[in-house]
Amino acid sequence: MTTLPLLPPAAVACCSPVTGGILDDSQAETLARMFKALGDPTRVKLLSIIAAADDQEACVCDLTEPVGLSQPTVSHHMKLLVETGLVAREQRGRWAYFSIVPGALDALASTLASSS
Amino acid sequence: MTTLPLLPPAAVACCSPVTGGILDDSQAETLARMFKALGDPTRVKLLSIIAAADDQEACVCDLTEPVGLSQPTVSHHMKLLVETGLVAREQRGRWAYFSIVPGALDALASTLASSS
DNA sequence: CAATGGCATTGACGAACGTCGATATGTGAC
DNA sequence: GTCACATATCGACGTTCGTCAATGCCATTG
Repeated sequence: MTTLPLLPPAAVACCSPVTGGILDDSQAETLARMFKALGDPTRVKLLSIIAAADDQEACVCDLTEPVGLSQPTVSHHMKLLVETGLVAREQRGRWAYFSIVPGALDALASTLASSS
Repeated sequence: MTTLPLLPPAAVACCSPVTGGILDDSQAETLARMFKALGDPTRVKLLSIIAAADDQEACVCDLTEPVGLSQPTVSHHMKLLVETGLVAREQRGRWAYFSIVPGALDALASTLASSS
């Protein structure tokens, strides 16, 4: 079995490549929606914090202090990242743990690749 | 006249990788600024049109009709793409030719790569 | 049960964005 | 120089965005 063990969600085919022909409105909108999620310094930093965490996950309480914003604001950003499929949310007890969806960023990166 | 003397800057090392440790405010802002430029469906489509052109370049007159927007609006978007370093502008006669900066998208893609 | 703590939602505000029409700038043709 | 054309800039408009304080919801603890 040569198939990958897990993570089929956004990993393989998330969007059409930017440089692979003229995109129609739907494709352009889908891609732009993903990039827009990364178009805010706070969200970029949140992603980097989660990625740098020991177990690759973090709760809101771990995120508010590093970014210096209120809890509702951080919660708002995380919701947006979850909705775009870049981040996964898992409730464990009273805490909500956020983690970067495996392959999601790579899938986005592949839409920017020129050839290889 | 394009005010850009040369442009190797964004090609090689444009930004710090998202998943390569906690980004500071400056790094996050730089990255977000690039992604924000791709965070609009019109600009994504403009890029795809330029990339799909025969000689990898296009003037505003080639772009207004495909995106269905006014000339000032297209000009505005192109200015933004040029300012972020994703697109180069070259004036030839009465026309301004826009082309995707070689390596710019790849540099951005590399900031999203996890490892493999 | 009530109390506590973590997070989401709401409503509001100013700032930034996308779009347009009108106009300015600049280039080549006559 | 004058005209026509391609593009950029300006000013204005409605919409979206990022942020916060206040509040609500849910799970755990006593």
